[in-house]
Formats: sequence, C-alpha cells, structure tokens
Amino acid sequence: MNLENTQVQMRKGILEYCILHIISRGEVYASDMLDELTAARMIVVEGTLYPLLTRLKNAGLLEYKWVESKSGPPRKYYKLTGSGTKFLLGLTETWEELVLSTNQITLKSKTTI
Amino acid sequence: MNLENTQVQMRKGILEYCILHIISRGEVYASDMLDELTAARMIVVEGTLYPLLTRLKNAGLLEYKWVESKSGPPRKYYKLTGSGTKFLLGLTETWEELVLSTNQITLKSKTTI
DNA sequence: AACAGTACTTGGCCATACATAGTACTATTG
DNA sequence: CAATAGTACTATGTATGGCCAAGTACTGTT
Repeated sequence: MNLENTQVQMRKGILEYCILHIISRGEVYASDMLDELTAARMIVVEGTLYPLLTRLKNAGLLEYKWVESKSGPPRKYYKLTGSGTKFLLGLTETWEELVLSTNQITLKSKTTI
Repeated sequence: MNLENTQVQMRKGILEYCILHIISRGEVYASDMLDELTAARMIVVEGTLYPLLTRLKNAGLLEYKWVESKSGPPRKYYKLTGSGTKFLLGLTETWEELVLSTNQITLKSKTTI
C-alpha cells in the first residue's frame, strides 16, 4: 500500500480514454501517442501501450494500416472505427461523472458536516 | 470491452481516495460511507467497501473502535491515523495531477494539431 | 558483418473491484 | 421463548488492466 501503486490503480481505465481521444484527432502510431502522453505528464511504458492497442483493436474500436518508415521498421497507424467513436463518447460521459462524484466528496470541507 | 467494465476500471484507486477523504472529516462506520458515496452517485457495494477498509486498516492508515448500536450489532467507527493523513495528502496530489493530465489530452481539439 | 535504433510482441505478475455466500448480533413478533 | 427480519461485518473466488522483462524483426550506420 504505497503511493506508486495507487497511482497505477488510478490510471486504470483512464489510459484507455486518453488513448482513444488521441487517436480520434488523427491517425497516429504508438510513438506519437507516447510522446503526447508524456507531454501531458501521463507516463506510460511500451508494455502498457501496445497490449492496450491490441485489445482495443480486437474489440473493434480501432483499425490500423501499415505505413513504411524511412528510419526503421514499418508502423501501425491507428484510427477509430464507428463503434470506437461511439465508445469514446460513452467514456467521456463516464469520466466526467467520475470527476463530478469525486469532487462532490473531496471538496466537501469538514465544517459542512 | 464494454462501458460498464470501464466504469469499474476507472473507479480503481479513486475509491480509496474518496473513502479516506470521507473518514478524514470525522469518525464514521461503513454504512455512513456507503450513504455518502451513494449520494455522490459513486455506487459501491458492501463486498467492495469492507475489504477495502480492512486493507487500509492493515496498512496502518486507519484505526477503529467498536461502538455499540441501539439497533443491531456493534459498529466499527473508523478514523485516520497519522500515516493515513499523510497518505491522503499524497493521494490528493496524485488525483489532481491525473485530472490535469487527462484534461490536457482530452480537452485538446482537433484543430490544434 | 556487426551494431545501434526503432517498432512491435509476448508471458507472467500483482492489486483492486465485484459477486456471492456466510457469520454474528439485536430487536420484534407470535 | 423460538422464529424471523434487519443490520454489520467476513471470507472466497473471479476478472481486468497496468507493468516488467525478455524477445523478435526491420532499417541504416560504421
């Protein structure tokens, strides 16, 4: 029961939401996503991202095409499918409700009881 | 891969934060917490709450005293320990950073790319 | 030919939320 | 006084997702 572990737990599910959102804005491949996540200080490692992308693809939320690169192996460029877009809308609502609920609890001061 | 499941995943870790915050505002027992969580639309069931309280107690973040009730078995009234208070501060920071990171990603519009 | 860099894959581990069933105590009811 | 309903807490097993670590495969450089 340490903070690091809780940070990991808090990230669960939210990462999925962030990834889908990044992809919704244009076709990207894994390193693009890692860059953007890192820029937002949401640290993610490859071993987390790649399996997640595979899961989302197998669930029919994503599709990809291979694109050759000038500096290395070919890349998978992802984009949302129709059901991926719908799913993202649902996730957005879920996230916003979760933030509201959490705020309602944690912004309550001691004196209000 | 459905919305319900993702809601469960998103809740992970955050519940711990909410519980600690509720307890930080005054001594309460399990049903009090369930009432407040439900009021904030954060639905939690007994099977989730009780094991969580036990974990937090075993980690030294909580302590409790038995208080007899006029209508049923005695209740465990919980309060934070010193390290529980410290831990809550850390969790608060973690949560706020997570919200910031998520907002930075999800509030970015397509046109900004 | 050997090496470094990039991109993706795979298998196993751990912690949490949940479902479900069960224990124990109190007050009420016939 | 036994049976029942209600309240509070306990215990066990399952599923999921993030992470670590090692590995594969392709490209360009030295």
